[in-house]
Amino acid sequence: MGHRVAEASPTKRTTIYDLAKIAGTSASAVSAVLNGNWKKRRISEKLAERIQKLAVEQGYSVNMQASALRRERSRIIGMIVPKYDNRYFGSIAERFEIMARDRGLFPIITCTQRDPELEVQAARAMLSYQVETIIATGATDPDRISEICTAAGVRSFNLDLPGSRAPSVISDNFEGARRLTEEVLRRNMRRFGATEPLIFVGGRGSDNNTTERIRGFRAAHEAMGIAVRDDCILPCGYAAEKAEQALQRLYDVAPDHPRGMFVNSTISLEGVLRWIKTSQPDLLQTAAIGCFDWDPVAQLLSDNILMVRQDVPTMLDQLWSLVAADQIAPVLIKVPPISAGLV
Amino acid sequence: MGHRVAEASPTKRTTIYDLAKIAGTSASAVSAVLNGNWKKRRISEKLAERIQKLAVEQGYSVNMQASALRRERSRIIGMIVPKYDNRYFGSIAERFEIMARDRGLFPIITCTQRDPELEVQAARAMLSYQVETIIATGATDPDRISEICTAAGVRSFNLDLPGSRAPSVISDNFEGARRLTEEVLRRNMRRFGATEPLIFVGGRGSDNNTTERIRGFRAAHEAMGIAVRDDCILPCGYAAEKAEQALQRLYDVAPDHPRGMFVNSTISLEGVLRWIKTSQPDLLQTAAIGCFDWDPVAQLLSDNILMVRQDVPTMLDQLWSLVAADQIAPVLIKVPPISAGLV
DNA sequence: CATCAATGCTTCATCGATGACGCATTCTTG
DNA sequence: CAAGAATGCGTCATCGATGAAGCATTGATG
Repeated sequence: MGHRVAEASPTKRTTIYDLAKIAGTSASAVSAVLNGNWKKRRISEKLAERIQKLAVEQGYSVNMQASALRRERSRIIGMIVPKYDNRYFGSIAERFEIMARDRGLFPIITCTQRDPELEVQAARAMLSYQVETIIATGATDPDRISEICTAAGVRSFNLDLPGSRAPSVISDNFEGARRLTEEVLRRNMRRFGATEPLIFVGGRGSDNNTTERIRGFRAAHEAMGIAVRDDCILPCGYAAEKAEQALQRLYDVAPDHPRGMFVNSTISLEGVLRWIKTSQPDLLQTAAIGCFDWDPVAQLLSDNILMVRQDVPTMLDQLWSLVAADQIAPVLIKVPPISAGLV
Repeated sequence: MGHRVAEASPTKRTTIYDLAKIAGTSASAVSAVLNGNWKKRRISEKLAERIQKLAVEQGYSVNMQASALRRERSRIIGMIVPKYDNRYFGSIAERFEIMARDRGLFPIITCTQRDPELEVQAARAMLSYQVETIIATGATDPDRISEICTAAGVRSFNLDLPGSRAPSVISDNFEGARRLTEEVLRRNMRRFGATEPLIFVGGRGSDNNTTERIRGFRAAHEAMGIAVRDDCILPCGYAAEKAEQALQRLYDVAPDHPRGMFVNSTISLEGVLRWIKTSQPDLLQTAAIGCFDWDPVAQLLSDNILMVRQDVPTMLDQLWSLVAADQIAPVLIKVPPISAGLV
């Protein structure tokens, strides 16, 4: 029994064996008391109180590693996000953590820099630490992550970008983009008398969100009888510099390009605004820009920037309901974004 | 030995016992091979290769909970951050994760909403999961966290906001604020001919960063012979709305308030800009604003917004050198911020 | 060829927590 | 008052990984 000599080292953590020795009971009783199972285990209220008091005095806290090992249940839920450089993923992370804690889970979030290799590594690391669930947010290769999880017997879910091997919650990108495009085109027409198409900037041609948004972008143009200019569709990646360079390149080869734009994220918007500032400083006085993403400061920059805000609270509610329902089969839930800036 | 029957459940994880059985060796040998200790343990190259191949085939991955329990070493490093709603903490989190992984550690970051109670809860949760180190970033009550860690025999460090019970790495707030204030005052003088003092908005009067910045703010005024208006020092908290309300209140009681400002974070700047937009739309044409924080979009809003960028790479380098040196005694390292927007 | 060393692996206790099982007591009930 | 039920708690195997100690073999040495 005496697994431990009294006061071995001052930094040694207190265990249930220490408490048991002090209380003159068994580790089993201490365990039962401290994990709340003592009524079922028919431990007397007197002993329970004594042990609880002792635990507080001694600053005891469970070793979750040991507990998880024994219970085969870690209570850890992992989330993978691409970046922390924008409000969207930031609010997803913050809210996810709160919701996880409310549910008695321990959230661990990791940021994988939009790098598919890192995503895989991060997922493997999480699995090693025995996560029970992984949420892949905006993953470059969601199906790869699902596969790895499935092989380890761990549930996975996709958020923001859909996959085919796990349930997914995403924004309604087509409809959101269609309405945003329509609104921008309409404003450019009304306010500036322009009937040009828009430029599409940012995102990756390979990801579902971007292709859906381009589809919505095209649909809105078509509905208004405006021909899309294919050379003005620039899914150049998410980095700000990429957007800046893409616009510069477009300008070099086609100085007659349209002025209005559809920008695919705030981080791309950053590059777009930089390009505007250096190359077309008066652009925002003559054309509106739509952004499929939301940033409060960008919102203040000009009335001619229209922003669509993805509905993070609803998306996470939906996600958690899938988690709670232990949904395994791949479903696709589309959440309409909030058209905050739209009239 | 036979801890497990073959193929109990398809979701059951492969263990070293499974591999040992298949390979016809002992779990001990498997363990040694897979954790790289096999040379020391005099395992033949042949067996090692066979086991490694098998591990890959079977999709084996260590159970870090079990490993950590046995080794008494989790390789987990925890970080607590207040919010994910700004570039500063976002870049700290991103970079911290990368650096932790480079060092073979498993980073877990959690966001505590500037709530001291949540900070404590989060620290306790991390300790339960056996973190080896906790970095308290921008903590409301850093010493409380240090105490809890010390009691558990775990190292702690402070970042961004200093504490008295653990080593701290922070920005040189006094000097940074002094120079920013000086620059804003000078610009207001040169460009707008104004010799008014500035308004100080945002932050908490109770935190070290804010008091140091106010000290630098005062020092710069004094050096230029400008009297600070005490009613214009508004450490109203970090939330955007708080800044907006504080300015509104100031305007109500003192409509003669100065126009130039020192804003204590980008999130406060958001509120300031909102107030400007609704109440003083031409303010930025007649006064400059300094912001002790950096945001690329705000930077584009006006040339009259001067921003100081905290030097996250250097701060984290310093932090990791303390971690590597196993520094326990409280020291205070001040890193000069980068005056990006300053001329 | 006996002795000792080197090689290659297995055995087993352990990390801390958990809970099925079982053993004493005390309490009911006929 | 005996038999069974209820109460209260301890024993022990277990979760998966680890490494000190030990046990066979094979190789080297005089």
